[in-house]
Amino acid sequence: MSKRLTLSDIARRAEVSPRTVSNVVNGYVPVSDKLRERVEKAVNDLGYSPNFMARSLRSGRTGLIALVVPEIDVPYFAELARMVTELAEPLGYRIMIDQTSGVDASERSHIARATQSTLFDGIIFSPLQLSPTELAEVAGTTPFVLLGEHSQEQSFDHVGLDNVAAAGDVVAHLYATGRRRIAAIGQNVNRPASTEVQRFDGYLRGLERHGLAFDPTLVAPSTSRHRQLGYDATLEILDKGRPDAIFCFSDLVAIGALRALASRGVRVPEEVAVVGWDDIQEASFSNPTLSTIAPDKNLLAATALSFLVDRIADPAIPPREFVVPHRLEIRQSS
Amino acid sequence: MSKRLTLSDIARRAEVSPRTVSNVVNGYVPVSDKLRERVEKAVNDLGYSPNFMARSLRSGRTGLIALVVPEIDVPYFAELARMVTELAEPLGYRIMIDQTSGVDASERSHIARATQSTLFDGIIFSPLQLSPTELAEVAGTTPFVLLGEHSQEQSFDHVGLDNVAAAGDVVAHLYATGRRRIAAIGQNVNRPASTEVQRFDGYLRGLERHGLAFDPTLVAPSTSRHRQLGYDATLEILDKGRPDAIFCFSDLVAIGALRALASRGVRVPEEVAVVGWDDIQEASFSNPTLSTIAPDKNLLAATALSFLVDRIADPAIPPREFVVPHRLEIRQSS
DNA sequence: CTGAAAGCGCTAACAA
DNA sequence: TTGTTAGCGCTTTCAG
Repeated sequence: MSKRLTLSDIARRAEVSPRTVSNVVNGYVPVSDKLRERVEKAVNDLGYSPNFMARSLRSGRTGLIALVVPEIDVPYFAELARMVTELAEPLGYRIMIDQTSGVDASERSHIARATQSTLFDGIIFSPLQLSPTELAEVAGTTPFVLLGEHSQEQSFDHVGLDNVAAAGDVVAHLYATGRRRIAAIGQNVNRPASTEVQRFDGYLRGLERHGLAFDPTLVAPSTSRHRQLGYDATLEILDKGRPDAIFCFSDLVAIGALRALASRGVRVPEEVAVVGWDDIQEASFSNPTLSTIAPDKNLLAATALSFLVDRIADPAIPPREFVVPHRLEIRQSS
Repeated sequence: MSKRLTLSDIARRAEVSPRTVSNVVNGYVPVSDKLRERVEKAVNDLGYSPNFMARSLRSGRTGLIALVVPEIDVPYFAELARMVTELAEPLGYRIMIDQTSGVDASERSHIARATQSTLFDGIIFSPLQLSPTELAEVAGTTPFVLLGEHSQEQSFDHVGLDNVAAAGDVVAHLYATGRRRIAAIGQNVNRPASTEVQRFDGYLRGLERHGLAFDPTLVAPSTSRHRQLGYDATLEILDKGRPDAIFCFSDLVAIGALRALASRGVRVPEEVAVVGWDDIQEASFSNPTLSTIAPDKNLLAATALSFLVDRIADPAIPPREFVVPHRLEIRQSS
């Protein structure tokens, strides 16, 4: 390959100034048709494309938004990524997905790097471990919005669900369909402000509202959001409690639960009902199909993006909070 | 936030030249301990982080590798992305995931942009529509490797499977377990060099090898790799053929097939066996669990990355080809 | 081992 | 409407 072409190569070829080439390429200022044509011809003839770095260094913007998620092979994040990417395109932004692997230190360093580097115009961050307070400590100057995690202190833009209410909806549904021993998988005692704690809170309040006693043998904590956790936890609960329903705080965990129940020959929903959370695509195709809390993921993505775009335009606006509606999608498993 | 700090701010503060700060930050040249300390102190005190654009513009490298995939919410790609990301970190590269949405025009423009922009040091590209020939037409100068797709002409680095052999393995397995009416879902007649066509070829050869007649009522084409396709195609085949096995060219399609069979009350594997392809995590947790062709995805990712790193170092080396081993993972569905 | 100075390719004041 | 020119912040010859 020969040397990279520059703006001035084009300018020379088209016999205009670099300024004019820049204007044509960016479509900024009205350029006379004659010159525009000459420039466009030169660009095509020579096969010129602008240098991203130089342009960004000079203009101070990149057109890039980072989506920082724990694990892209968790379908919930993958689906979100898909939506955000598609919504960003018409806004003139490209989405780059950045995986933290959900480990505390790694999440911290990823967000630090992303907010300090000048690579991104903005960031959409879905934290797993980091609390808003910890986040504030490491964050640089790049604007970002928080996804999912409930920010106690309203210091950042934030889009999430009403986790407590949604969990209550699940309990109400299970109660209404005759379930009295409702297990819950996914509590996370280590992170006070986490969505998991909120969901567990909603579960407890739901039990109370329906006069059901809390039974610790029906509860398993969350060490991950993966299928295997649901599988293991379900076997455990099956042995020590005697659930007639299992409420999982994520669909992936619920899928693991379905597998565990099948392996034990327990019929779903006849003997045990299962409800998940997230409404990932997989939930519509499992056997049996999975009842789940379905957040409006598209609205989630769109709102996060719109908050971010606004903040990029004016970093000084006060932080906003938006609670995305959800519905309980009832399928075969309950 | 105040103005961004620059190298020379640090230099002034530490009372050294910009050159020395650069050396310290990059750890290039041996710097005296005394100066290093002064510089590091200044960096920490002021909270300096280098400007990515300026650095990349000057040095000509970014440390960024793009992973260009059709749809990140297809688990196969998500799992691959996870692996590539983790393998790249120790090599000093960050992976940015770029989704094309698998549409022809979009795939073309994404790869054109990615290879022409100076943003990435290299690209790993998993094409869905683009043939190597078409690819050659739009590609810029950024080095890239191809994933999955079989490149007819050996003009690019390429890592893939032996699709024909693997498909043959599936047919052999089904035949050995007594299946005689083996359906296949996922053929793609529109793209001669696609993996789908290779798999179908392997299927045909497998039938022949075992003396089974080809029956067009047992075949459904691939318009996508999604679950819904598997669902629809299975119902269709169930109606017109009378399969005792369904071979799906992707796990996602197989998951859809399982759902369709369950909805019709067809028992798997007693009445109909199902085999998929990819060994995504979901395949270990479906009901029943799914038999599948399991490529060594980690080796796939590692080889692609290593090919790419070599090519970045020396763009002139001849293109290489690597065929990743696979195994047939037999689970409950067959 | 460190300093001075040039320049990566582009955009945007400022002029004309 | 177009040309001239000065940097964006960094790395890197070239001297010292």
